[in-house]
Amino acid sequence: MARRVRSPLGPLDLRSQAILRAVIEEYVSTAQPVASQALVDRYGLGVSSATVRNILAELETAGLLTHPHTSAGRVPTDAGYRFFVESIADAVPLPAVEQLMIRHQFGQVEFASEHWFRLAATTLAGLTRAAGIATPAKPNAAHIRRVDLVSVNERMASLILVLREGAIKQAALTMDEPEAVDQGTLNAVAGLLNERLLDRTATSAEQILVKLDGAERTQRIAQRVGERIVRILRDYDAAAVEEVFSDGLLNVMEAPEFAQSDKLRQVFSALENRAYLGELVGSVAGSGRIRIVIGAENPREEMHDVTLILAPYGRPGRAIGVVGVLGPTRMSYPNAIGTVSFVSGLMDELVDHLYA
Amino acid sequence: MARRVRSPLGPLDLRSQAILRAVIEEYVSTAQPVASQALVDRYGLGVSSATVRNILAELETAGLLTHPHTSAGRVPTDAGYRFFVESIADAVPLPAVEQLMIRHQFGQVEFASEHWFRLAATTLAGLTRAAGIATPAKPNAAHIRRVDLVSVNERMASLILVLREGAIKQAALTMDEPEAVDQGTLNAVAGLLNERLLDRTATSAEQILVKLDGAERTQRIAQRVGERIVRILRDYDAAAVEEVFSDGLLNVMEAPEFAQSDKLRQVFSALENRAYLGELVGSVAGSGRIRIVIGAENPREEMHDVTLILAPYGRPGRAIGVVGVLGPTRMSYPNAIGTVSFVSGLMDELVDHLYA
DNA sequence: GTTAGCACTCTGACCCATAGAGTGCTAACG
DNA sequence: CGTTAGCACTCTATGGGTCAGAGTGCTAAC
Repeated sequence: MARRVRSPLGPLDLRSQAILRAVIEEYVSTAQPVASQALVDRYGLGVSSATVRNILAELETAGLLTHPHTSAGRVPTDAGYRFFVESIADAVPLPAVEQLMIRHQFGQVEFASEHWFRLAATTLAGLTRAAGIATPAKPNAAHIRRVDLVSVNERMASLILVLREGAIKQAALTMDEPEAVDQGTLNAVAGLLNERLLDRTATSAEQILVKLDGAERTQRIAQRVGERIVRILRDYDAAAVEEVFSDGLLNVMEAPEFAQSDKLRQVFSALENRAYLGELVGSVAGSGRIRIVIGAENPREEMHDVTLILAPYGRPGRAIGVVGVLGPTRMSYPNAIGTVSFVSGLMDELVDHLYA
Repeated sequence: MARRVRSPLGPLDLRSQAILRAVIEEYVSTAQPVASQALVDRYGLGVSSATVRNILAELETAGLLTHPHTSAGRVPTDAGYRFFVESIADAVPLPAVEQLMIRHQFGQVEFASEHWFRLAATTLAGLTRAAGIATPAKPNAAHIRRVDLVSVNERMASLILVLREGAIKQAALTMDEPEAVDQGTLNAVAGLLNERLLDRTATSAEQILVKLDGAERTQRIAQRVGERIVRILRDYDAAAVEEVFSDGLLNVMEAPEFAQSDKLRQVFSALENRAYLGELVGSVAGSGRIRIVIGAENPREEMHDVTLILAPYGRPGRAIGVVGVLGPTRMSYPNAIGTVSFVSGLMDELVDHLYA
C-alpha cells in the first residue's frame, strides 16, 4: 500500500514513476511493446497486472506512454523519455574499468587535439550502441604559435601557420616583388614574424603589423604575409564549426526500428547536412551544459526518430568543442548520458593541457 | 536480315549484343525486369517480341541474363554487366560542359593535395548516382620540404614536418638535454636540418645525418631530431593507404535494391572496414589501370550487390592515389567509367604540379 | 530465320477466417 | 478506496485460397 507521494518532478506518485521506468527499461532492451503481465513477471512489483494496467492507462493519459493499437503493450512517448531523463539527473557514472580503458586509449594517441576529437567519437560509438559525434575544439580566438615560409619558386611560396590550438593552416602565396624571393629572404621574413607575432590573435597581430620594422624589403614582405595571416585567422575564428566527425553509424543501422531503410535515410541526410549539425553544435557549445534532444523535440522532421545527446567541452573564452551521441530514441539514457559526460570531462582535461 | 557477325568479344552476334545492351540500359533506368515486348516497343529492333525472346533465351544460357522467375522479364547477371563493360572499352568521354565545371571547382579550392582528394570523391558522387571514393596521393618515398621546431617548455618541443607531397606531420619531442633548450637553440637546429635535409627521403636523410657537423650541442640535438624525422618518414612510407574518404553514400541508399536496409548494412560495414578498402586500393594503385569489380566478382560476400570502379592517379615512382565510385551493380557503366577516367586524369595533372 | 498464337507458370493483390495477445471494464473483495 | 479476478472486446499477424495479369516457352505456320 504505497502512499501517494508527490515527486518533485511532477504530479506522479513514486509507484507510477517506478512503472514508467520499468516500461522504458523493458522497451529499451526488447524493442517490443511492453505488456502489463510482463512488467509484473519481470520487475517484482508486488501488484497484479490489472493494477499495473490501471497505472499504465494513467501514464498514457499523462502523455508519457502510447499504444501502437488497442491490443498491444505500451511504448514510451518522447515525453515519457523526457520525464525519465529528468528523473535521473544524478547520472550514473561510467564504471571505473571503462574509464581507465578510455584514458589508456587517449594516452596512446599523439598529443594533438586533432586526433582527440576523432577518438572521442569512436570511443562514444563503441561504448553506447549509437553513433558518436565530435567536433574539434575551436578557439574563439586562435593564437599564432609558429609561422613558416617555404619557397616554391621565384614568385611563389607556401605559408604554414601553426596555431597554439593544434591546428595547422596552409596557404599558397604569390610574391608581388620585382626581384625573385629566395628561401633566405623568406627565412628572414619568417623570423621577424615569429618574433613579433608569437601568441598573438588576429586582432592583436593586426596592431603589431602596422608598427613593424626591419630591413626595408623584409619588412614589406612581412607586412603582406602578415596581412594574409590575419585574414586566415579571422576566417578560422569566424567559422562556426570547422568539422563534425561521426563514427559508428553502423550501430544505428542495426537498431530494428530502422529496418526499413527509409527512416535511416532521413537520419543520414540530416547528418550529412553539416550546416544543421553545426548550428546545433554551436548552440550546445554556448550553453555550457549537456543537452538532450529526444525525437520530436527536434525541430527537424528527419530527426524525429532519434535522440541526440551533446555535451560541450573545453574552456569558454579559450576553446570549445562538442562531443555526443546520436541513436534511436529507444536508447539506454543512463548509460549514454554517463558516457558522454565522462568523455566531455576527459576532453576538458586535454584542452587544459594545451593552455597549461 | 542481319548476317551473323562474330564480334571480337566473344561468340555473340551483333544483334544479340545490341539486345543485351538494350536490356542493361532498360534495367538500369527502371530497376525492373525487362520484358521482350518492352524492348521491341522502346528500342525499335525491327523484329517481333518472339524473336527477341529467342535471343533472350540464348543470352540466358550464355549466363549473361537471368530470370527472377518463369513469368518475369530478364535481368542482367554480373557476367552480363562484365560483357557489356568490356564491349565499351572505348569509354564515353565526359561532356565538355561538365569537364569545365569540374575544373572550375578544383580551381576554387586551395592548392593543397589534401583538399583535392576529398573534392574528387564529392565530385564523383555528384556526377554518378553512386558513392565517391578517394585516397590522398601517397608518395612511395616522401620528401622533406621543411622542418620546424617550436618550443613548448624547457624540456619539450613540437616538431612540424612539411612534405613536398603536401602532407604535414606533427610530433611532440622530449629533449634529453642537461640544460634547458630554448627557441633560439631550436632555430639553429631547424636551420641546420633544413639546410641539409631539403628534398631528402628517409633513406637519403639517414645517410646525411651520420656526417652532420656544426656546433656541438646543436649537432647533437639535430642528430636526435633527425632520427625522429627519419622514423616518421619511414612510418609514412610504409603505411599502405593513409585514409579512404567517401562521400555520397546517400546516393547508394536511395537505390531501390537497398530498400531493405540489410544489404545496405553489409555495404556500409565493408566500407567501414578500412583494411579491406586499403588492400583493394593498394592493388589498383599498383596496376596503373582502371579496375572494375562487379558484384560477385568481389571476393567479399558483403560486396556482392555493388560494383566498384577504381582508377589510380598520380605518377608511379612518385605519388599515387586512387579515385573511384561504389554503386549498385545496376549502375550506368558508361557514365561512371567516363567520369572516373576524367577525374583520375585531372588528378594526374594536379599531382604533376606538385613535382613541376 | 521469323512470327503469330496459345498454353503455361508464377507473382502479387485481395479476401477471409482464425489464433493469440493484451487491453479495458465491471463487479467483487479487503 | 485501492486492488484484483474475470471476461468481453479489439486488433494484429498468419495462412490459405482465389484471381487477374504479366511474361515466358513452345509449336506450327510462313
